[in-house]
This record gives sequence, C-alpha cells and structure tokens, in this order.
Amino acid sequence: MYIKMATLANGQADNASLSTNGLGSSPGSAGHMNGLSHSPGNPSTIPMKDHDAIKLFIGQIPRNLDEKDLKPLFEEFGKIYELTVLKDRFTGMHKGCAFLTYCERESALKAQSALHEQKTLPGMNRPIQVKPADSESRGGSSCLRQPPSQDRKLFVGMLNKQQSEDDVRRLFEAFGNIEECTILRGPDGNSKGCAFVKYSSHAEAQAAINALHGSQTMPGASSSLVVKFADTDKERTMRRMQQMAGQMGMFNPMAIPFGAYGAYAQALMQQQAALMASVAQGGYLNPMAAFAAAQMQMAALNMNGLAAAPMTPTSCSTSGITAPAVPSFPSPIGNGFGIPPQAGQPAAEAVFANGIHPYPAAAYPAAYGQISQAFPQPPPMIPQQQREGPEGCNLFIYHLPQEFGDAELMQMFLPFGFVSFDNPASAQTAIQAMNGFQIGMKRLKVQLKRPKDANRPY
DNA sequence: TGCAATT
Repeated sequence: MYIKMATLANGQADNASLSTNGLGSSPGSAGHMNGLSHSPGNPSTIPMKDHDAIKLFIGQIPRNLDEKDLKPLFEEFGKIYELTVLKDRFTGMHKGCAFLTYCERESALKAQSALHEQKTLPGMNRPIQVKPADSESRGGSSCLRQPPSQDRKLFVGMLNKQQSEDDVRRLFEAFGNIEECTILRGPDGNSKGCAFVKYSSHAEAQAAINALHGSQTMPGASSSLVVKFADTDKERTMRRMQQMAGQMGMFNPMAIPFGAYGAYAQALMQQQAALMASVAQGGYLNPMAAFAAAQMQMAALNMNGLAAAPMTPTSCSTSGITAPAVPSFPSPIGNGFGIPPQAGQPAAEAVFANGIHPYPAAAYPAAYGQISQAFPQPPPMIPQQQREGPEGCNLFIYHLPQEFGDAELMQMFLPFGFVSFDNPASAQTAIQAMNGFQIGMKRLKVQLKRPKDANRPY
C-alpha cells in the first residue's frame, strides 16, 4: 500500500510539470514562448548552439527590464540562443535575474569578461553579474566538478551596517579561499547587517565558524557576530512561504509547516497553481488566488491524509525537543490519500504530552488528532458550512492578520478561524503548540473557544 | 535576529 501511494505521488508530480509545460514554460520552448531569440522572422535559420555552450546566469537586472530590453545589451557579444528572465512561478514577478545562452561558447566568455561586475544597470546599486549558471558546474563530465555550494556558504549576521565586502573579506580570509562575498542590501543599497561568504571547501567554512562565531560584537550590533552555514534551499522555501503567508494575511495552521515536506509540497503547489490558472480566463490567475489555491490544496490533503498519520512513541522520543516532529513523506505509517482518517488516532497526543513547545514553524506537529471540521475534497474549492466539535474541542484564534484585500478570499479562509478537534486532549495539544506561533509581525493567541452560554468575564 | 537571485 505504501509503495503504491508513493508511485501515485510521483505520478502527480509528473503531471504537474506536464500541465505547467502545457501552459507554455517547457524548458525547450521557453525561448520561443517568450519571443526573444532564435532569429525571429528568419525561418531558414534553425537556432543551433555549440555543444559546449555555456548557460550564463545574469544577476542584478532591474525588474522593469524584460527579455526584449535585455537582448540588445547582450547581442553585441554574439548570437543569442536563449534568454529567459526568471519569474516567480505563482506571481509572475520578475526576480531580477535571467539565464542566457549564446549559440557560441566564445560569445559567453566574451560577455562574461566584458560585463561581469563591470557595469551597473540603471536603478541597481550593484554591478551586473554574468557568470556560468549553477547548473553548468554540476554533473557535466567535461566540467570541473565543484563541491555543492550549500556546504561551504556561510551566512554572517550581526555585522555593522557600515562594513563593506572588503571588510568582511578581511575578517574571513584567514580561514580559506573566499570565492564570493556579498553584503545583503535593501533596495536603497543600505546594508542589512549580514552577508554571504562562500569558501572553496566545507572545511574552510567550518574553520571560520569555529573561529568567528560569537567571537566579537561589532559596533552598533545588538549581539555578537553570527557565523553559520547559510540556509538550504528547503529552509529558504519555508522562510518565503511563511513571509508570504504573513504578508497576505492568511492563516492556515496545516499548510504553513508543509514547507517541511519540501519537493513534494512544491510539486503539489505547482500542480495546483497550474490547474487553477488553466481553468481561469486563459491567462494568469490573479496571484492571490493562485497562492490560495495551493494553500487550499495542501490543507485538504493534510486533512485527508497526513494529519491523521499516527506517530509512534518511538518517533517521538527520537525527535528530540527542538527537532521537527513531523514525519518525512511519504510516511510508511500514513494512511495514504483520499482515505478519510478514522477517529481516535493512536499516540497523536503522546507526541507533545510532555510539554514540548515546538518551534519553529517546521515543528508544527502533523498529528494532533483528527480535525473534525469538514473540508471538501480538493476539486470543489468552496468550504462547507462550518461545523463545530464537542465542547472543549474548539479553539478560538486571535490576532489573525486582516490584510485581506479580496472578499472572496476572506470567505474562503473564514473557516480557519475556528479549529475543532475530536477530543479535548488534542485541542489542548494544539494550544500548547500554536499559541504564540508567529505569522508575519503577529503572534497568534490560541485558546479554547468559550462556550456560547458562558458569561463574559469582562 | 538580518538568509540574494539559479528555471
């Protein structure tokens, strides 16, 4: 059964990319769809590129420039095979960077030496970046294989905001060869007081951590220097999801920690967004709705399957205090998808019976016990009428963000205001876990919903 | 207390 569910999951992921491609972002055809290269208007010229062509990553591009604006800039170094501005997959927002492949390898080398760090596009506070894309250094037999950069890239926090790249380099150069050093800056060019430092090896990075973390306090910093490995992709994804949830004023206690499921959750989100976009008016669905769709899909999935996955006492005891007590997916102990969970999931309450306060968001326990609120199967997206659980099982949640700009969305998410469990112990567990949970700038206040007939205490 | 921008 478990094997079968895993296969199904993969099938869904595949379908997701297929339908996305159907909407016009197949890697092979992106250039055509964007109408930006391949000598348009000359059908006799079939675009060809060298076998050893280099895909370049272009960074520090003003967000108001699209492919057609960038094309002239790069064309002077050779014929462009493909140029793609990176956009956010849900909002379509320009990410400020692009991929560029020339037909000839030589053109790429020329462009890189002429442009990289050499010139600053209007409105930018840092010079343009032109270098081989990360994908170019991985896996190619003819390329020098580089170690993955996430094990050797450091995040440095608690810097003085006046410190420059050079200052940071000087601080870190004793511990190894620094390949990249970047101060993080806001849109105004001011330092955010933190930086990335990339060494050539993991050992060098580790040495820098050992020597520098907490070693000193920079003038004006609120605590001592922070030196740690930078976030992984997964952590970044989660961070962004949480930020977005905060910004958009959405609260979905089930969906947020789903970031922890990484690739699978992402595949689902893509699939759902693509699906929604295709049934909408042909073009891009409004971004709010697209994101909401993804959230809804995840919530529905969670309620149907993963939320009900029982956690064994063993998995609890090994999860430790701070480690997320969420099962990896697919879980061999889960009951799969589309099968309504039975009431009274074993051991769910035991997970946090010892008062563990699971932070951060990733640690939100996926197995409180069954949430009794009815939620429709994925396709119909309109929640049923709200249903309450027995007394002592219903939570009331204060401080939900209220930035909804869209009345429909408001209606969609209204049911999340109340959360009902099928037994009081689970409700208490949820309070323990979620009270104080931070969303954006706010912290949730979670307590038992007062019985209707209770006297108001004040 | 701050994690860019790599489809």
